[in-house]
Amino acid sequence: MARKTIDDVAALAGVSIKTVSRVLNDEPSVRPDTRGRVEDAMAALNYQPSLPARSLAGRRSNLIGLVYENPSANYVFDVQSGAMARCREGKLRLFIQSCNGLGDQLLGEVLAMIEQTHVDGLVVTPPLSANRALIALLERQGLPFVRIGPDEEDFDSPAVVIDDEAAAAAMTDYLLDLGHERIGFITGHPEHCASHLRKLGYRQAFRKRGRKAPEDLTEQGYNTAASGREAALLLLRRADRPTAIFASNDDMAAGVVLAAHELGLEVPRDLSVAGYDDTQLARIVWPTLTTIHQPTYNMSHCATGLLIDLIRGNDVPRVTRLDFTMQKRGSTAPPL
Amino acid sequence: MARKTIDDVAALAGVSIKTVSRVLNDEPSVRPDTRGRVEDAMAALNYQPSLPARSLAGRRSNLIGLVYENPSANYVFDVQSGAMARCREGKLRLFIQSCNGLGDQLLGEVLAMIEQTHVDGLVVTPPLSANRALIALLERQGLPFVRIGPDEEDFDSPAVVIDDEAAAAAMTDYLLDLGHERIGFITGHPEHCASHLRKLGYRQAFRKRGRKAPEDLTEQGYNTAASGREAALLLLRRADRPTAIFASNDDMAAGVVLAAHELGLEVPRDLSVAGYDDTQLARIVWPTLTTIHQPTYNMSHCATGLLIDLIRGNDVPRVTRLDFTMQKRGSTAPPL
DNA sequence: TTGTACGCGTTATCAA
DNA sequence: TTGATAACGCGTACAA
Repeated sequence: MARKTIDDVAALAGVSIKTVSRVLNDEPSVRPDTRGRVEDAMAALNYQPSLPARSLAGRRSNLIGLVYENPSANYVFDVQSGAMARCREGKLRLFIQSCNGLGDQLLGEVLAMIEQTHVDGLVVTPPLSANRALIALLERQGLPFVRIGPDEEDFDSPAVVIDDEAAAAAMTDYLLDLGHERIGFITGHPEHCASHLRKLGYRQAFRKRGRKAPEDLTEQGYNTAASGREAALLLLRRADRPTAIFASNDDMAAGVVLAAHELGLEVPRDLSVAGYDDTQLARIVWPTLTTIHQPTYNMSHCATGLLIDLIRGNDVPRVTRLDFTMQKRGSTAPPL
Repeated sequence: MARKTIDDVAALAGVSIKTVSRVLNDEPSVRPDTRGRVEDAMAALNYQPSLPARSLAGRRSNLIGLVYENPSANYVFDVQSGAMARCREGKLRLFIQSCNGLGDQLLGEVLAMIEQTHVDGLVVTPPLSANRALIALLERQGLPFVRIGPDEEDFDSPAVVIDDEAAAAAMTDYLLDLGHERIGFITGHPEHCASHLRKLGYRQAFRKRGRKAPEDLTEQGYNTAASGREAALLLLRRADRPTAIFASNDDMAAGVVLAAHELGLEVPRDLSVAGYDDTQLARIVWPTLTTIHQPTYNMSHCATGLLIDLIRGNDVPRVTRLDFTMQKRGSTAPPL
């Protein structure tokens, strides 16, 4: 069961290995019938080109890297799925790397991965996509990369985003339209790039109506259900507790629902809860969560596509903005 | 910013590339001071060995593959984390591949991945670990692999499991001890290897008490929250509805809670709900789920460790059984 | 204990 | 449009 090589294919097709290589790489200058013979031979032998050999010899590895550092299983899963699907379409492989560590250790880890694996480019997900040191490093390396969801657009590298500020404003608008005034807000992880923008959107919705957001009803969360619960307990134990809470992601929103139940409050009768992201979770908890649908899969699919373009030397737009949508579900209602 | 090679290190350390190679591969026959000089040189140059070059030249790629085909984000996340952590400890890289497709297409995909990437071995997760065609194929290939959680032990390849039957029996016992008699059961995905064993455990608990499980209270689920909800609706709309439902995983259990709410039943007052797996979800939904803690991370970590041993030519046990634990939480109580 | 020479399977260069 | 041959960076076999 020895590995089939390009030589086997060349011999069977009656051409040189270089011609096989040309077919493999979709180079134009091959006569159609030659190409056909080669393709037949590849199929007959079930030939699989060696990725290591290709990366060693060529200047491309046909490998794309995906780096993340994210505690949300649902988010990571969606991002991976989108990137994998796009790689499959482009006949590339995806190398997935979870990153730990702080500061230089993180940078070293990413750099080591790049050098060891020879990836042709990188898809960088939040919160890494907002890590200035990392982005600066990657730009210095000259390795193509595309960022998903960064808030800062002060780098030259392309990014795929949604308008987090507008989305958060839309959700706040919705709550205001329902008649809520005391709307609490739970901020996302301070290092997570979108957190700041979502807070701005919340404020903006009030301002547009000539009102001021009740800043004292904001608590810090860290994107986990546990942190959402803690934050909600602080808000809900106040005498003047909010009638609605807008959490910056679904996990935290689920934590808010938990806290409400613990305090004997019924959602949405006594408290409306809104989330953000529309992960699997939003349809699993009771009541199902009103949330912002962030097209995570599509963003990742799109970012990977842009990266492939970039690697092939094509120009790509610096910012690609995908649409969000409001998902109105069971966790929101007018106040009593 | 040209890539540093083994030659650069050799030159700086004043040795031959072969000696550098020896240090890289932890070969014993290197004098300590020589080794030190080489290590210093590697550090000074921040040398990163090329994975492709190593796999091409040697008979090992230092790459391990992880294959899955699983709709549960939480499960996949845990499995990936465990495998990655173990790879990091062993200074190996992990190549993650999500598989689609049926029958031969699936086999072809896995085979292509193996041949293209040159992985040294494979960690195979459920439900692939119970796919007889795939396992047979891998054994024929002679590629080392370790399976996670298969129910059938009729292959020679090593597996890491928990005693699903005993765990399901323990959970059923707990419900019986609470005083429940009409305990519904939602079966897991028929292709998922553990589903059968969990059902057996449920039956066994009744039998141990000289009773018979109420077989008419069993519905088929497919491991998703939606399927759990559907199954629960069927059970709960009966005149003689169960007072407790044991779902074969947490996602389905969350679906049961959803269905209960829809029908105006309160959990656990009107209905006890038990899950299985103890994913993040179990602590996020309200009420928090009583469930079986399946050490997914540890199982994956362990399986990856066994695989590394296997690759290095060491013997490993054919079956490694890890402990489960009961997590008693808010979703279960005595019947009214 | 260390080093030399070769080959792994592919792409790049240049010639035909 | 095609082919011969030299890389790519490292491990292996064997020699010193």
